[in-house]
Amino acid sequence: MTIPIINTGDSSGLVACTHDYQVRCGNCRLNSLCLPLALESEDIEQLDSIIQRSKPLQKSNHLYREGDAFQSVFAVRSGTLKAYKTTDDGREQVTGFYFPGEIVGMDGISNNTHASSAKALETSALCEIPFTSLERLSTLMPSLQRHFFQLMSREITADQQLITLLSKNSADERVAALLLSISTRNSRRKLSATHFRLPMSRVDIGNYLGLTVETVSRVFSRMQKMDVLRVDNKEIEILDIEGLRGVAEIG
Amino acid sequence: MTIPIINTGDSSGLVACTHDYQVRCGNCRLNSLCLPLALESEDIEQLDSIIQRSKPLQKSNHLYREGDAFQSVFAVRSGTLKAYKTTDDGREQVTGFYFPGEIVGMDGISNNTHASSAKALETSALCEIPFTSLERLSTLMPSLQRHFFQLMSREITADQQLITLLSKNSADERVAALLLSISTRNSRRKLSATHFRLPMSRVDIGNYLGLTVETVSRVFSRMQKMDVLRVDNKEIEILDIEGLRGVAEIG
DNA sequence: GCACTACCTTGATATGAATCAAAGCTATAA
DNA sequence: TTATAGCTTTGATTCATATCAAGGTAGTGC
Repeated sequence: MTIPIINTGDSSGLVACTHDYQVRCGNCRLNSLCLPLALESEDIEQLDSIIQRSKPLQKSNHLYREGDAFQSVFAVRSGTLKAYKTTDDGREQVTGFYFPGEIVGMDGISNNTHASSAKALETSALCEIPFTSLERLSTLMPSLQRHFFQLMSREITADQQLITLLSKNSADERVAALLLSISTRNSRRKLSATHFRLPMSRVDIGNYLGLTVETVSRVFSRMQKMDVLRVDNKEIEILDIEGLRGVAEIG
Repeated sequence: MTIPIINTGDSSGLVACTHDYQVRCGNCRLNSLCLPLALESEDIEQLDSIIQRSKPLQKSNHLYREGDAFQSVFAVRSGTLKAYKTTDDGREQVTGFYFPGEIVGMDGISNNTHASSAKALETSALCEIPFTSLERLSTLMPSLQRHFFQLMSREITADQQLITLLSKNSADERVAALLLSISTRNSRRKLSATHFRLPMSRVDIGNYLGLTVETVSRVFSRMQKMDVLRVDNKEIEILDIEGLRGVAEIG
């Protein structure tokens, strides 16, 4: 199976394109973040064989919707997704952003139904991992089982971080924490920790952090005035990362 | 191994005590909520054999603390626990309450370190499930593996519910949602859905819901004035469950 | 039984973020 | 290029909840 040439915010230009052309877990540069971590190379090949790589998901298209039958979890190879739930009165709640190397869709396991929707914020390439195959393989490969348990547990701790943030922190602290989280995730992927483009809108940020757009915008302005950030629309430069940590009050 | 006679809010009197005296998964009345669900009876016995039942945990004692090495997850057999994290500036964030039949400690899997602390809100009996044994057994019993994946996924969706609640809902809505959640969990355990004793303090409720004690107290007073609740300290009677659902705005 | 402590309630005031309002900016399509 | 629709910023005002303050209540141990 071949993958059409794509060009996303994450994979810049031709090198990445040829790279994406015939991705396998064994040569994927994200494999230290994603599932294959800690697998032997023959095991990686087995995992590789169950993974389906389909054509890229275009911006603002859905990967799945709340209520859809759960079949697979997905590893993000490039691009960004947001996960969100729709409340009974029709409002949206963004529950997470997913960057390359991260796994989306694990909340569908409990009921065999996706508990949230997932939508591409930019053109994104994904590895689909059919869950029944993953389960089968996990019984054969204890280290895969363990790794998947760990990924789910990490999702739980990430959600608990967010709960604390929403429950205890001011608008400035919340925005600072999100920027630091993106910064950390970028450096794990060997990208700049201080200079990046936000893939999501201010509305999405506010929604995720329990704030209105106006408040998010004001926080950005304030931080810019404090010379902690340089903000040019979605382009962010962290000028003073220690200052930002100070604002976030997170060790 | 024998279990001392205990008397908790959940197990009322002698019947429960003799019942608890020699608990096995096969005869535990919570086994439809907990791990053994969907296991064959010989499989249940195997699971039973790895579970350790120690003496009850007294009120306000810790089951584990944030940072402790992760060894086991725990099923609550009676009593109630709260899980909480301590923020860098020393404040507490309650991340969940755990009732009989529920599993606590899954957030420790990702780092082999407990990401939160767990403390008994009243004397509680627990089943300790050593995680390496659970992993080993899971590779042999696909339905156990699946069930544990589902339990973890359920923890994720529960956290996402809370995120939405904190991010979008008013004080009244949050408190109403918590009461309805406790009510639902009670009826799963064949207890009254409308009349129960809250095991946690107002401080804990407020902390969990991102509110101050004073606000929680005011919400209770307000709901009492609206004849939705009868509140007598920790004793709660839901007088109008539809009204409460109306307040919660949850379908 | 009494004292102590922790917990809970209620009132008055302050404040951070929401809401309302309007204008500027960006990107996409014709 | 202009039109258009969505996104972002900034300002003025409002409001829900926090904070401050004080008194009441329940449970525990001596």
